[in-house]
Amino acid sequence: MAKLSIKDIAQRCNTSITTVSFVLNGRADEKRISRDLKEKILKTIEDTGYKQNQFARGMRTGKTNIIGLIIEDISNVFFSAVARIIEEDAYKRGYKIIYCSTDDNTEKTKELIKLFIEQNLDGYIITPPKGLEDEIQLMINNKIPVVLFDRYFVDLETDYVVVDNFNASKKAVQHLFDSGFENIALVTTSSDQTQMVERLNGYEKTLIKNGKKPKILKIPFNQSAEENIKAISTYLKKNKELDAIFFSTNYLAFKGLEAISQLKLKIPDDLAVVAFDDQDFFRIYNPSISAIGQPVKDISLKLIDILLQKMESDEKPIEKITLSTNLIVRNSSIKVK
Amino acid sequence: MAKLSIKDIAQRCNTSITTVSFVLNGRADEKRISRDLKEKILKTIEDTGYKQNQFARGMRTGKTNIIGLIIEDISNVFFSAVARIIEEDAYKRGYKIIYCSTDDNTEKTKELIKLFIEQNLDGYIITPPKGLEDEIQLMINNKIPVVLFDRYFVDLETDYVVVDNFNASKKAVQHLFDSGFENIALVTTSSDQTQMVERLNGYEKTLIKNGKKPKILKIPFNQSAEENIKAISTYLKKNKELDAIFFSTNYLAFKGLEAISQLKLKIPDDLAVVAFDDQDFFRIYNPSISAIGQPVKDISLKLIDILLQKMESDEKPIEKITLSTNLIVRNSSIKVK
DNA sequence: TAGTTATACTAAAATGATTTAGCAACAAGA
DNA sequence: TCTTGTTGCTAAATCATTTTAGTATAACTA
Repeated sequence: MAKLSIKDIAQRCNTSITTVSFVLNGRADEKRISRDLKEKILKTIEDTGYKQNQFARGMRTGKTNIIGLIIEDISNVFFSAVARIIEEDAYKRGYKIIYCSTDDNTEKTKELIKLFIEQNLDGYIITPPKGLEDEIQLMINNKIPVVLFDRYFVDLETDYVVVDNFNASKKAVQHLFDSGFENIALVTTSSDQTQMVERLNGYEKTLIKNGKKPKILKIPFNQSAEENIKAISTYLKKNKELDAIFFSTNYLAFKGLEAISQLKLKIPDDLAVVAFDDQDFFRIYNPSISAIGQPVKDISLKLIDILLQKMESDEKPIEKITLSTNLIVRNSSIKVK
Repeated sequence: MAKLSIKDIAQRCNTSITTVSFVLNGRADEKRISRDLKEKILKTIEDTGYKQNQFARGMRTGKTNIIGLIIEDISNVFFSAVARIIEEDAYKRGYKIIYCSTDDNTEKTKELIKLFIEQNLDGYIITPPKGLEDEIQLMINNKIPVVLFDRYFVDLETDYVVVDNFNASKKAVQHLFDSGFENIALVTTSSDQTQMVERLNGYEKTLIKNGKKPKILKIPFNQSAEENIKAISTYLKKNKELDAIFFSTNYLAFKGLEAISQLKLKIPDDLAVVAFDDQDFFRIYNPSISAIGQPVKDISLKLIDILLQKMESDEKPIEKITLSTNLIVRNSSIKVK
């Protein structure tokens, strides 16, 4: 079964390539192709199983029907959950997804974006690491549709979908105060990306408002898992007065739970815990862990929606979307008398 | 900055398109292009930032430099871990990855494969749901490089990478017997795919060898999370004599832990537990959960390796690779006196 | 009846690469 | 001097589409 081309279809129907092309692209009525001929062409396509050659098509139209998903780490539950929903929705609308993980590494991401752009993808969903302002701006200048998520650049006019990290953090910390905990530390990354800065600010503001001095442990990004645990463990040993910890990411909460477990501290009696990014694990863990749930589904659908709109019209006004989060209170942050 | 074509490069170098193309494809020496001209062309490409148009290239060569990754569920930790490693390695070797999740749904997967094939990808890595024999065979007949993983079809001559599910299962169950547990049940899916059948067989054989009657709970694939938990919970209540459970997948172990926790049973005193597919969660959970670890890295690298070899030569002999697993014994399966 | 308009189609250019087949110039050998 | 071989390059065909700028015929209008 040799590969069929539009030419073969045209021959079988005693018509021209042009006419077949019009029918193929749904322009039969607009181009006044008779109903009979249109039906005949459609039937021949059906019977022969002819498929358009995507290379030739792309060459003329410049379209690939592929979206680039450039995220921090596909193996992180939060991102893979987003990837799953985006994928589902994209396929329904006729798009495929190429993904890559950045590790939040600036140089690596620049390389990846260059690679993707060579491939002429139709649009991009990106969680940018720091220092990517120029690349993003360049894409915008070249009218390449881009939507950022999870974080954004303050002085860049881009579409983005993020959550209200500041208030999420505030809510979580205030909840700890309301539950009777008084010495609340923050464990976060040493990143200065918007999402992290906002989580930190929310924490600081709430501590000051409650008349307390912020206590912050910043974990560098390039440390190994063991070093993470060690750092948290050392910090806990040095600051015995702490009775609660707020973790700013799910993976730090993981490390923290390991450290707490190693130190044989009881949650919440010795130390209360709240984490950012909810997941099954926190519900099942014993005690169950309170967490801030991001609206993964809404984030994902918004992302695709904005991106597809942008791909259809580059006049679309810029949308900056901030979604609210959901504090899920579980046993790890409720005082037991 | 208008798009540059190979023609522009040729003009700037006072040479022909052909010559530039030869240099571009590393055939300069073979085609006896003089060192001077080659250098000049290379420099011009460098200076102008010219990039080959992938559509035009693909049109002639039929190559996309894209691999299709068709897996059960990108949001499942096992698969996203594999996706992560495959991605890393593929990019290093100049390939990009398009992914999609099948949900192990036969019809959906057929659709997806059709879609992918239209896109002319260079090769495929697939975890096939049942009933996909014909599609896979068709791909092989059409000389499309395919490697299966996680499961395979017994009567299909395909390359695949799987783990030794039978012996993994045997090891896990025998370990429970050796630790002094006597009434061991299996909780598995009602799937008849190779990996599940082998896990079940390993369990059954080991029970019979130890003079016990197998006790198996099969959970249908289309049930909701709540129904899963309910089913396990009901089963446990009905079979009070059980003192250990072996879960055949990570997600069933999750549901099981929830059920066990709801029934206020103590692990391992009331019920010992071993799960398939290790993950961070099991190490951190209290008590830590014994699990069978799949060699995720080896699986992923083998997959890419075989696929790329197949893409280079369709004469490559078929490789059927079975990797061994690693039983990680933790507190959930050790008797406390 | 001549001119206009609508209908139903099509020839050919263009997209940007790869590759086959072959040419011109010169050197070496007979 | 003629033949053969080597070096260094190139013209043109080809890949499968989309789209522009038409054409031919029929129908309608003044």
